[in-house]
Amino acid sequence: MSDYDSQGIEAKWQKVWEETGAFHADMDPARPKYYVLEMLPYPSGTLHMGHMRNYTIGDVIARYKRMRGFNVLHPIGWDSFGLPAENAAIKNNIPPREWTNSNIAQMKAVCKRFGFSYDWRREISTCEPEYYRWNQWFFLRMFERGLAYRKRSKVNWCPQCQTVLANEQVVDGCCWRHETTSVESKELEQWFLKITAYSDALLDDMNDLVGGWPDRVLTMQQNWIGKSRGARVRFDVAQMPEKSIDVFTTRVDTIYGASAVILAPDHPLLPALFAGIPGRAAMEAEWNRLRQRKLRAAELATAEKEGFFAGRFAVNPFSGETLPIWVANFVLAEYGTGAVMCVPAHDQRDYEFAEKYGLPMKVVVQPLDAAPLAADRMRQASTEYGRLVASGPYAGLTSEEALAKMTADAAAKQFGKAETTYRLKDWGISRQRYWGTPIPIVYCKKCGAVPVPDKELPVRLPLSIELTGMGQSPLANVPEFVNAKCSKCGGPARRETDTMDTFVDSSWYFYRYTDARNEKAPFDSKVVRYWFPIDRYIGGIEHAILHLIYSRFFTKVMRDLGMIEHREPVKRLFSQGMVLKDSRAMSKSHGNVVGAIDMAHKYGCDTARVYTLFAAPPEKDLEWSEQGIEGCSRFLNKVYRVVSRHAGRLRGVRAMTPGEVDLATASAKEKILLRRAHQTLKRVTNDFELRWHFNTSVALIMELVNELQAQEPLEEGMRPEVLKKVFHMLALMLAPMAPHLAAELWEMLGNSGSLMDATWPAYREELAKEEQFEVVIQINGRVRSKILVEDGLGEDEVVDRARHDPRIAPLIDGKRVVKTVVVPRKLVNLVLR
RNA sequence: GCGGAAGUGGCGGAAUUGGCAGACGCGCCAGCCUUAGGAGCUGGUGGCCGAAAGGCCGUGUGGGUUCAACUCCCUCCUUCCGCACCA
Repeated sequence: MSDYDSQGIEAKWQKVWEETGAFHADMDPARPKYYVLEMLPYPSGTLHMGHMRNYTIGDVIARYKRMRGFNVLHPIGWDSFGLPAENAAIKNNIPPREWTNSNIAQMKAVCKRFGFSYDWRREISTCEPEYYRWNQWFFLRMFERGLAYRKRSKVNWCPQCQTVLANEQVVDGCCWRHETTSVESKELEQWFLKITAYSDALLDDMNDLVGGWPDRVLTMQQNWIGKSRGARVRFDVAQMPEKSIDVFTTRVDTIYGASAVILAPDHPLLPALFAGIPGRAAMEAEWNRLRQRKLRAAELATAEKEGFFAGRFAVNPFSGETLPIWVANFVLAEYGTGAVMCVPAHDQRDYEFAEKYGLPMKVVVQPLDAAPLAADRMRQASTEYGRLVASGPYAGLTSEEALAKMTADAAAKQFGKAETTYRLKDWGISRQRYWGTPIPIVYCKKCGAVPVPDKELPVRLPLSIELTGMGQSPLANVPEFVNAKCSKCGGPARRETDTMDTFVDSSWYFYRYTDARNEKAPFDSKVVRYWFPIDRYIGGIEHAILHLIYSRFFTKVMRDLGMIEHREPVKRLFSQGMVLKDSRAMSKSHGNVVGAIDMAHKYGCDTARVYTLFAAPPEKDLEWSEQGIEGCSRFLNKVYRVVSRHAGRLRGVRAMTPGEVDLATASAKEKILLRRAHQTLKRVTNDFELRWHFNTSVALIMELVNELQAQEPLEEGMRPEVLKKVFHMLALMLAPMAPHLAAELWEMLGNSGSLMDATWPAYREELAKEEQFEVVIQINGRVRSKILVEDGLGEDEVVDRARHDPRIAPLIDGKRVVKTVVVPRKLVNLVLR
């Protein structure tokens, strides 16, 4: 008997799978499909156990579903555009494509070393023109529909890098590479995708995702979209007949309590207001101070509210009251109208501001079922709905009634209207970067921004190029790229030199997997109809907003283009926990990375896989423990030893089918093992189908193996065909989690066919059933004794035995049992007074 | 501040529907085997009292519902994550 040689076994079966195309899946309308996907990885070059946990979870499900007869699509690819390739290129003087492809090759080798059951024929890499041409194609379709447009917009600019930063690259107001350099704001022409056209669809269709997506992801998306219903109300500026200020409010019912109108420091009307005002110079100094002061995000909410009187007045259109116009730092230019009405009694921010600057406070909404409010006794704003007072003709209405009536009246009198605002902004996709998808637009002096015709796609990214990391997009320095021809007038044109945000690449990649080599279209709708939606999408919570909202947006656009029929791409989203080392997420910068390939070499990939499954349920963070993985290594060794010890004897024997098992004639040992095997199978099946708690599945299989070991010598009192059946069940249950070892055991037991073709076994209830149950006897809810009871014994009989139990009888002697609770097969509780 | 998740032995975690808290694994202790063990096997391992039988306590805190609560309800505390002056 030889030892468990994980390296040899794993290499052997990986070769077999590769040669037989074991994981290839093609559309087959006759079979039910299952699409399981892990989020598109960025090819950074290294794979650590955090990545492997993600892929292992997906692989376990893919392999299990195959055993259940599903046609399983399980693809992988690379999110291969992006800034790190450019930075590496600058630092090491390697072309980005070379750097990227060598990383991909390394990572692919690690994935293969872990035996993940990917259909490699469908592999994609987003930096290849065969892929990114379809990014361009989608951009053009959106351009045609007005969903891609160009406008001037503020961008983040790092003066040290001399380049634009994505929002994600701004950390606490500073450049991610220069942590002490404040990011500046700069105006540039940018391309945007009109995701806001789908705000309501993105929000409403979330109803279909409830139950399938984690609540917190849905909540985060809902907050991100930030829909808010209210009213826009126009305040005229006193003595400036042609000027007015629009205010957005969700509480128009409190408008009689307004004591000022407050503008954001960047409000466009301010220069006009200041014109011709006495004391203007001092005011502008104050104004500049507020505008200059950049706050870090974390400070914003707690920062001291500051402002000043702008020297002008506005007229409350409901009351006719004249209100001072102020400017304050807490009003955001980007949200709503950039101006608010200040109602100190009914808004906490306004309360704080009014208190500091001595603005009057007026209660206009009284609570319905609490003591009436008095302005001079309030310590904070009251934001509850209630009944209106001191509100002219609206006094006496409830807030709900007033909201409707006042909004309608404002519309009728043409100084306001109902309005819904969103926090969601259009998606700026222009990046002044080289390593990304070229935006398929040329600029012609005569015709303006002109789309590149479909037949000229792809607009190829030039590959030999000098990168400095400074200034504008490096593409601007490549004349062969920049100089183009206008497709409208044929005249000379300048090509767009910005590239697309890489989130565009990952917004639709999972459609491409279904038809990855299609040269005529992004995909064939027929094929997508078969495979979609994704049944299980597995990834980290860090993508809860960006990727998962962008890809929902793309799906909706594709639906409007008539390419697909479904509304949502992902039926069920699973967000797995991180792998931690020393309580921190694994990362190069923390220096706490546990390399996947190192684990495969040291223990074998089956052990590494089993450990990541066993150490914690998949949705929880997992603290890496070298001792923990040792334990799993011991377990797989034990499995191998137990089976191989008997395999020779069992090779030629036919495994007994469950139907042939006759419990009446089975030996005690056979009964124990059959029962344990079927109980294990029942609970593992349940874990796989309903709970996804693979940690308990592993624990159950460990118990089965412990039982096998406890029954040694197994050949005594055990028919070989029964033992073989138990071993089969063991191998099949291990197959999704430790596939190489399982395949080896399967072969050792003399099976000629591949384990890949085996189906998940069915447990037999009558074999899983115990003949006896341990019943707990409680007195007043406290355990006092335990008895063994045969299955099928009547309730009265069980209670009778409980009362006569030698430990129980003296305790109830002479006492009155006022109540008896019986839970069949579990417990008897005798309640004494 | 708002929203979400979670608090169980020395550690990771289990308890599927309100029914024996601590499965399984790690670590630790003892023993067997061994020339040897960072191999393998067997047993023990929440705390307190007790020689033992057994008893009491115990799932972040305090209360409640129940024959019975890690589980349900209320209070408070702590940690992690997300959002962050969104009018």
